[in-house]
Amino acid sequence: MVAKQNTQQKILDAAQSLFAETGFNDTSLRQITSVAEVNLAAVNYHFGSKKELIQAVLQRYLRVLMARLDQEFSRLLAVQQPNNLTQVLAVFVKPLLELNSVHNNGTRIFLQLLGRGYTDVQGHLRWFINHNYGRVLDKFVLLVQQSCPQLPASELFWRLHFSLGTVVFTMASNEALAEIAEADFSEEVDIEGVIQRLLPYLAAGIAAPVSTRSQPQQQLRSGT
Amino acid sequence: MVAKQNTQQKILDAAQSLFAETGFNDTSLRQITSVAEVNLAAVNYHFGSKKELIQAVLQRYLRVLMARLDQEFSRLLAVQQPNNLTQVLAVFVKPLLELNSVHNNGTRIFLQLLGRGYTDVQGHLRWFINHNYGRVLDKFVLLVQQSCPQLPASELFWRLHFSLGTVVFTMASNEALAEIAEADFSEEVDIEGVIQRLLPYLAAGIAAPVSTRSQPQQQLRSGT
DNA sequence: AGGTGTTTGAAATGTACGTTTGAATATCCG
DNA sequence: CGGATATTCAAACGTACATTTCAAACACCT
Repeated sequence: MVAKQNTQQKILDAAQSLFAETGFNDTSLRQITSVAEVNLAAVNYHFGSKKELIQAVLQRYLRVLMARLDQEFSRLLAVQQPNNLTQVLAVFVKPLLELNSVHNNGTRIFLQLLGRGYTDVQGHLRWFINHNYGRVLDKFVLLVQQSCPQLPASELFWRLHFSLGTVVFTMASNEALAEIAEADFSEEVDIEGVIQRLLPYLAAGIAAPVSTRSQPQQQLRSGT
Repeated sequence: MVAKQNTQQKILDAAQSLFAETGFNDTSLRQITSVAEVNLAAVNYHFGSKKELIQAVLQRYLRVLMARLDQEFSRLLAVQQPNNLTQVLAVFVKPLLELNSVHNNGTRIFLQLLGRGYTDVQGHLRWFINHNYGRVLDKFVLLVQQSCPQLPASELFWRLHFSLGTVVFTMASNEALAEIAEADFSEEVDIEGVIQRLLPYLAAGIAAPVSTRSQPQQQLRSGT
């Protein structure tokens, strides 16, 4: 069955889990090639460098995800009247869960990797994602903008990044959180359940009323 | 004036900025001692190890912050009727901004460090914080519980961790976000502004209506 | 001033890392 | 089959890291 597996795939499979759990910089090629049961030099032979391996690991998911998201976004944009924010956010659910067909636990792994990409110092990853898929993400921003016309662009910018943080951190700590939740509330936790819990939180946060006072009531400064 | 500065303080000052910007694991003692203009061996002499230096850097802020938070929480708990959620969250603002008197940009540095503590793999830091200050944080959870009596305990658990993720991720990416915001919206971004933008987002997310449907309408599984 | 304990300094230790090399092996195709 | 190409392998390279060592410099005190 699984007799002969491609070396490149063995590397990608080993790397994605290690990267997701330990971060990019704290995962060594020696760990990866050891888990993958391939020679140390194989990474540089097949991918060129560690940096390019990181991109390849993410690309496996991004290609699938972004194509699906692009479809969904275009579909919603074609509708004449603006869409409900909850509907717009819900569009992520199916494409994300379909990543489970790329690999076991693909959804969780991808979201963890995304988190690592933003918190580890990986400038090349931010550039890589924005350069390749910025066009798709712009559609999403446009959709949210249409469903929240009262939100200033700068406020929207911040809230979308707050939301990215919410998702990414939650997924990064998923294991620990799930354990606690199961122990304290005896509820079983899967990735889909977490996503369903996230949606109302995110929708409410993004659409929160804009504070009328742009300056806080009391300032507190050091020095001067 | 600043003629003779304590070696320990020179190390702490240099370390906190480098840790905040580059993360704990990606900052070397050589960088720190070079910026601090002290000998490489000084870190191990004064702090024992890099791990203990990390804790010392955080401790400088945690000691001050947690004492102040404890006061505020106790004060709110003493009030008979439950407090408004926004009020409870707003309690963080002043103690956080007072960290600017611990050091220049203390608030920003501390929050970035906190973010690093949760995203870098620093198990000892999670333990360190919980062990030393878990009692204070429990008061906060109680306050939120009182102000959102309609929220089931499990839902509250998830939403508080969502919120932690929002804050921590935002602070970890603070620099990059601030740059973009300044470029795209030509608005100056300081840490207080970010905190003031966070509050309504967090309050709305935590208090979001609880979805009546506990099971999502469509499932999607890989394999079976 | 002189002796004691604390702090600094330059150098070395051992380990781990990403990457490169060149020979050995496997795979492919006429 | 046989020669060319693609892949694997063990070993080494150069670099960077945290930590240790021990002698020199310093600070403090009677």
